[in-house]
Amino acid sequence: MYAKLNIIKNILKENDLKITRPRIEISKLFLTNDCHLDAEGIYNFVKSKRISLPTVYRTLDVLYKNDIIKKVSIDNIKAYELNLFNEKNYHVHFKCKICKKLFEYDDIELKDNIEFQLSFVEAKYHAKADSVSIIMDGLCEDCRRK
Amino acid sequence: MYAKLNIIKNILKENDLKITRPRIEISKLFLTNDCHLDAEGIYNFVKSKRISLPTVYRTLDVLYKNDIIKKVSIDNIKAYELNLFNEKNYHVHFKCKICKKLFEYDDIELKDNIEFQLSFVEAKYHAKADSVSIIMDGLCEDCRRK
DNA sequence: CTTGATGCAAAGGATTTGCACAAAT
DNA sequence: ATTTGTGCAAATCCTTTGCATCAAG
Repeated sequence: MYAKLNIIKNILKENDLKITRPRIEISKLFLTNDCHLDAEGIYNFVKSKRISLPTVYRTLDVLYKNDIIKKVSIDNIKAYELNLFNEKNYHVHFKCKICKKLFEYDDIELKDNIEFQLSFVEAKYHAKADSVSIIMDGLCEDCRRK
Repeated sequence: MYAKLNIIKNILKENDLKITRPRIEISKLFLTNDCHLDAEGIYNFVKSKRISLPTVYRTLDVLYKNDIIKKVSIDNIKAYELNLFNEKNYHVHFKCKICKKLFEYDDIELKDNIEFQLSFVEAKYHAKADSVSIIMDGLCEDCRRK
């Protein structure tokens, strides 16, 4: 984890950004929780460490602009997740219509299929993508049973 | 278009919702513009017809809860698009990092591949999806050339 | 020491709500 | 006639900004 944190510190340095307590704390949060986090959730984790909500937003913006984290937005959920070190540059999210839970489905087989898809779409539209999110809406296993 | 509008009216009736001018006007907007629309954009279309912004939001909510439209949210873009009558229950959006434009890529080949993918994921996670959005982030054709 | 980042309070923008009135069934 | 929806204004929520202070390089 500290090796990864050092890489983040280097990215900040290279971009003339200072290594500050809020930036370290929030980066550590993303490194230890491999899932989507929103501004308020992050604030709940760090407010005890004298980090304000505006700073959370400003830090998220810095990390986002430096490709350390990426935005995930589904319906009215606005969250961020780690982008750097994420070998899979794709994410599959499933939003349940009933319980409103957001699941993350990641696996190798899917990844391969999606990469193939990606290259096809890129060629066709002459665009270049560096991340793909697949968002499915429907009923999750539990809600189907009820 | 009026046949489709009647179907929407029937859905509203079946759910004890009244057929009102704002609901008709906003439904017509989705039927005539097969693309993503946001609350403010819709309001610009209908404000001349004495329809207020809160009513736009309330109407979008009614149409959404009755599966007539679906939400599309990418980064800070929050939009809606027609869900009913949409044979393709999938959408491929491409968000350009530079110009921030949102493109829509739809074609039959993609659809087939994605449907295959879908059935695979559903089986694996015992979930049932009724719509899929694929969101790609990267550089669009124009911005790659610059 | 210089520059950039932070906390606080306040502003801003988007969305929602209370309430009296209007429209639909 | 009754119920539901609407417009208006105001409230709320989330996010951003101004500014004086503080910390990093």
